[in-house]
Amino acid sequence: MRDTTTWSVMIGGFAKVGDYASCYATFREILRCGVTPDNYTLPCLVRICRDRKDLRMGHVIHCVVLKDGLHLDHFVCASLVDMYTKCAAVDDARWLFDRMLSKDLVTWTVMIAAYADCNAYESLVLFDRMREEGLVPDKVAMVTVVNACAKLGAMHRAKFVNDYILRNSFSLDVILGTAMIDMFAKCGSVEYAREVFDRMKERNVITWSSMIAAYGYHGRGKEAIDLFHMMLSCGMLPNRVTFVSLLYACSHAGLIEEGLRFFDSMWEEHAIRPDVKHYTCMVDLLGRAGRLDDAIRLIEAMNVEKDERLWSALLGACRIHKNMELAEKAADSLLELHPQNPGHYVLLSNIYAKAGKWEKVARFRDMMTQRNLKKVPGWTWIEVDNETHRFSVGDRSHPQAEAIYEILMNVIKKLEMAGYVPDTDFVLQDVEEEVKQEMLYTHSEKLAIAFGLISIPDGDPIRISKNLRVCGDCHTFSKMVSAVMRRSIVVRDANRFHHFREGSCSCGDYW
DNA sequence: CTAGGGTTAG
Repeated sequence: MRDTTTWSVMIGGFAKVGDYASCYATFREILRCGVTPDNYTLPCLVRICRDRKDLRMGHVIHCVVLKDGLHLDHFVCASLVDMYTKCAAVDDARWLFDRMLSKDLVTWTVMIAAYADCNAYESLVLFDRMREEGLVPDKVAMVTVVNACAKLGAMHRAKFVNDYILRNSFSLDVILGTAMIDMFAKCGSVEYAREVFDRMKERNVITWSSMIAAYGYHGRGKEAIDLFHMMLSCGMLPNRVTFVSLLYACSHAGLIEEGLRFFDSMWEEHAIRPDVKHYTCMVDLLGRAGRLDDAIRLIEAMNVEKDERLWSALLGACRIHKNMELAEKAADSLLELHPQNPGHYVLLSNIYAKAGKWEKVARFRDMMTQRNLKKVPGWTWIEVDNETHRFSVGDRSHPQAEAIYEILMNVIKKLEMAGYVPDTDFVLQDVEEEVKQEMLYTHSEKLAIAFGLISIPDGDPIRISKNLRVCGDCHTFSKMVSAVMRRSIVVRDANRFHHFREGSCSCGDYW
């Protein structure tokens, strides 16, 4: 008769050499023999389920745990919570988490990290609750919270977390520092991000890549390139992510020749083969510049598997340059690959609407209805006095709705006198022109900006975030507000940042 | 004898 320790050592040994099949087989044998697996064996198995995303086996183990009263053990439960979160079963993780009698720091951290990916507000709520319950966060917990702030783009929380880190003298190690660079950049301040970067004593390739990426999505291509050269002169080797960030920076800043040179240098000087992400950046770079023929030639010549986002990049370029013929080619590939993504239909309808082809717009709308696809609703949020306010189109649920609409209508009047003409092509619904205009006037971006105008002190930038790409009319509107109202506006959209100042945008209308 | 952390393409 073998005891639990013997089994445990065996499973641990198989896990160490990566022989997962034997781990599972041994586990089944344990159950057959009626032996209760111990608190060392179970986390070991659960971690295997996590790494292999094997939710089914994870459930089986969870049942064993419940049956044998092992749910009182920290290590077992923490590993299960972790396994569920990494298998995208956050609700299951939370269910178990809520039933744990005493949760240690690691368990809290796992749960906070889980929400950073799907509901970052909840992760900040949990962070507060954890501290209320007397737990003192360590460095790993701080990295997790920093990451949650980055995902959320919540600048006031970012500053609070930064203060907390300084107050408690956490040393800025390479991981914490890199996470903070990312946090500040994604909260809208590439300057704060750079300050952290400059303060760090140790930087690795991820640190450099994060900072280069930050310059890229803030539209500061030149700084991204400068930093890349600095990286090379420090003897740091770039990797494929560095190049994605660098090429992205070039494309979003319209640095065509530089981008082409870096793309060629990948293989020639750094022995890194471009993958589909690098090609996507190049299609975007060439496409935006109007070199659609070069873009499609590059696509046809590449011998890397083509994916959804590659074709999207081409389609986006067709939209900018109103190339209907190529748009249809891109659309065919796209709808063939991913007929279930409503975003593609919306982009296509936008393209056809812009070209005045209303019968095509109607056809795509019908296709969406038939396939039961709904446009993802747009949301814009803004932080005021440590609170987040969220708006949707035509939203009147805000307590200050009346004041918001009043200022918005006044601003629109002022802008119209300065030459603003609403572009109703961005309204896809088949409604009267007048209704279209009303919908456009109350887009979530505009409501949030109007609220910012009445609640954010003069001189401070109005920072808003949107879940989708900023709409073209709202982009024009924001530029004009920045000039006419003399307010700078920072918009984080689904792809990048726009800094509006004195009538122009950092993206150079190149987005 | 165990555990939790950072970058990237539309």
